[in-house]
Amino acid sequence: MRQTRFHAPTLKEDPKDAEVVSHRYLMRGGYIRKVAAGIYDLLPLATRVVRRIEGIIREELNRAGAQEVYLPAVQPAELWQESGRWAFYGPELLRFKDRKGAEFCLGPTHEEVIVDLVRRDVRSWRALPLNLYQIQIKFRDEIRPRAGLMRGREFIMKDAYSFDVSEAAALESYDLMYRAYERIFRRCGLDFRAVEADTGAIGGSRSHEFQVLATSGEDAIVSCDACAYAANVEQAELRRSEQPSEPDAQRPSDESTARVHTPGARTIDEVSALLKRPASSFIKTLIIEADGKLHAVLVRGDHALNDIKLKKLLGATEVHLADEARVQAATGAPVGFAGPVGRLDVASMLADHAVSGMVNAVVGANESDHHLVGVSEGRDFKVQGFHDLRLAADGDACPRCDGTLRSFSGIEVGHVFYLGTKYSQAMKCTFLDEAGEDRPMVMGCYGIGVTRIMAAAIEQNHDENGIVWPPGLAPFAVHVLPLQMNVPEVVEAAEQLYVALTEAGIDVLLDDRDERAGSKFKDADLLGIPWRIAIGARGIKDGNVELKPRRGGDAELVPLDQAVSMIQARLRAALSPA
RNA sequence: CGGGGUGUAGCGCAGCCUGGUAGCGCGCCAGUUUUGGGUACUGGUGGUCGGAGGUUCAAAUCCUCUCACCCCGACCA
Repeated sequence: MRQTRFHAPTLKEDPKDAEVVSHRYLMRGGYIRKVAAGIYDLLPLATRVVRRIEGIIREELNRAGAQEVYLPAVQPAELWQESGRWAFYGPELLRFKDRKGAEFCLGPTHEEVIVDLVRRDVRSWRALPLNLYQIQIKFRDEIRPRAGLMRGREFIMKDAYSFDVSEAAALESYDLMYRAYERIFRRCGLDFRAVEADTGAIGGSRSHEFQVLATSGEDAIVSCDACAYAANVEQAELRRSEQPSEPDAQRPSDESTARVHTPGARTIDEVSALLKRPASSFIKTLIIEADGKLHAVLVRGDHALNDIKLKKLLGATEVHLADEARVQAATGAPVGFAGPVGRLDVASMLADHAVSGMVNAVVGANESDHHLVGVSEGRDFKVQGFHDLRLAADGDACPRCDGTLRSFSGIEVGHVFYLGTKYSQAMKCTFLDEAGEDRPMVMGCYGIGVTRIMAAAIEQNHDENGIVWPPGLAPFAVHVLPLQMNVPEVVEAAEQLYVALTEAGIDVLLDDRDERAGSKFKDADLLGIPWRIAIGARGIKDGNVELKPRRGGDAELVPLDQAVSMIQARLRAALSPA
C-alpha cells in the first residue's frame, strides 16, 4: 500500500477527549474517528487490525470444530419475551418499533436468536454437539461509554454458542473453547490471565473471564502467588478466617460501650482520623435496598462490600445503597452514622465473616454526629447470619491454598460461560436422546471483544511515541520509508523493495509522501508497524538500507538485495508459536 | 441517573469577567528554502462562535431554555 493513496490521517496533537493511551494513539494514528458517544468509524488501519484479530479467532475456532454464521443485528421482541430477558434486561437494550408497530431490539448478544435457530432444525442427539459462532457488531446502550474502543456502545464481538446432550458433554465443549481462547489470546500477543468470574446478566453457573493485564483496566482481579487460583474480585471467594478479627487486641474485651461525639465525620476515614483508631476496628453498617426492602449489612471498616455476593445471598435482582431519605427513616440519622446497636428499621441484619467476634469496635450511633466505641459483636448486637460478603483485596489468603492473593487490574477481552439449560428450557430447544426421550440441550456461550482486543493490545504494547503492535495484530508487517523523495536512487530502491516485499506476500506500507525524514519517523512510530526499513541517501550509496524493529532493539544496516529474505526470516520467527 | 467539566476554522486553544472589526498555533493550498527524528519564510483557503429564545442601538461575551461531548461513581465483550 502506498501511503499517498492510503487514508490514515495522523494528528500531531492529542485529541482533547481521549485520555487512555489506546484511545489517544488510535485517534492520532488515524485508526479511528468518533461518530457519537461510544460509536466509532474504523478507518483502513483499524479495519486491517480487526481483520487480523478475526482471522486468528476464525482459525482457532474452526480448528476447535465451531462453524461460522451470521445472525441478525435486529431481533424481534418475541424471542426476548420467550427467554424472559425482555423484562429482565435494562435500558442498555436498545428497543424500537418497526413501521407496523412491532417491537424489536438491537442485539446486545445472541442467545435468543441462536436458540431459535438451533431448535428449529436440530432434533436428534446425533446432530450434537454443535457449536456456532459469529463475528458481528453488537450494540449495548451503555450507561457510560468511555475510553474509546475499550467500552463503546457499538463494538465488534465474536460470540459462540455450544449445544450438547449432557452436562458432561457441555463441560467438554467449555474446556475446548477455554483452550481455544488461550491459543487465540496468545497468538494476539497479549499478556492475559483466565480468571473465575461472575456470570452476570447472561446467566449460567460456571464462567471464566480472560483478562488482559493492564494498569488502565477497569476490572479488578486477584491471583494467588502460590497456586493457579485467579478470579475477578467480584467472584473471588474468601477463606473464612480461623480466629475472629482482633480490631483492638490491646484493650480488654469487656470494655463498655460509650457514645462519642464525632461532628461531621461520616466516612470511616474521617472518624478513624478523629478517634485515632484504625479502620479495621470499625464495623461499617451499610443500609442496602434490595428489591425494595432494606437490609443492614455489616463489614469490617477496612473491607468493601461485594454487592454481587450480597445479591446472590438475598436472591435479589437489584441491590444498591439506600438513598438518603430511606437511610434517615431506617436509622434515625443522616447517612454516615448507621450502626447495628439499638433499633434499626430493616428487614434483616447480615454481616461478613470478619465481623464475627469483633470486640471493642467503633460503630455508628444511629444519631447525627455520634458514634459508639467499645462495641462487641454478640454482646451488644446480634446479626441474622455471617456470610462471605466482602470484596477480595490484595494480601488476602488464597481460598484454595496457603498462598496470598495479589490484585491486578485487567481488561476483559473474553468470557466463557457454561449456561446449562437456562435458555434451552425457556425456549424449548430440545432433542431426542438415544432412548427416545425429549431433553433440553445443554448450552455454553463464549464471547470475545474484537475491537476491545485492539485497544487492550495497545494498552499493553506502546511507548511514548506510539503503538508497538504485537506482530500477530499489526495492520502491516513492514513500513518502508524512503527518506529523501528528491534523491532518485532512494526512491528507486524503495520502489524496488516495495515490489519485492509485496510479491513475497508481505503486507507493506510504503511512505511515498513528499515529507521530511523526521515526519516519516514520527508517523511510523505512531502507527506502530513492527518492522521499519529506512532508505537514506547515505546508505543507499553503499547499497544498504536500515532495518529496525519497532519494539526496541537496534537498527541494522543490511544490503538492499538481502532485505526481503531477512524480513521474511524475522517475520517467521515472530509469528511462530512460542 | 447523581457529581464535576467542555462546546469558538479539520485538530489544539485564546477571546467571555468589563458587550462594539473573530484571533493564535498546527494542518490544508501555492511558492521559496531545507532534507536522517514533526525545517524556515512568504502568501492564501477555511468559522451560522453547539442550538433556540430573550435583554440591548449592538451579543462569542449578559439572561433563560435546550442539545451534544468528556471525566468520576452503579453495568459488561
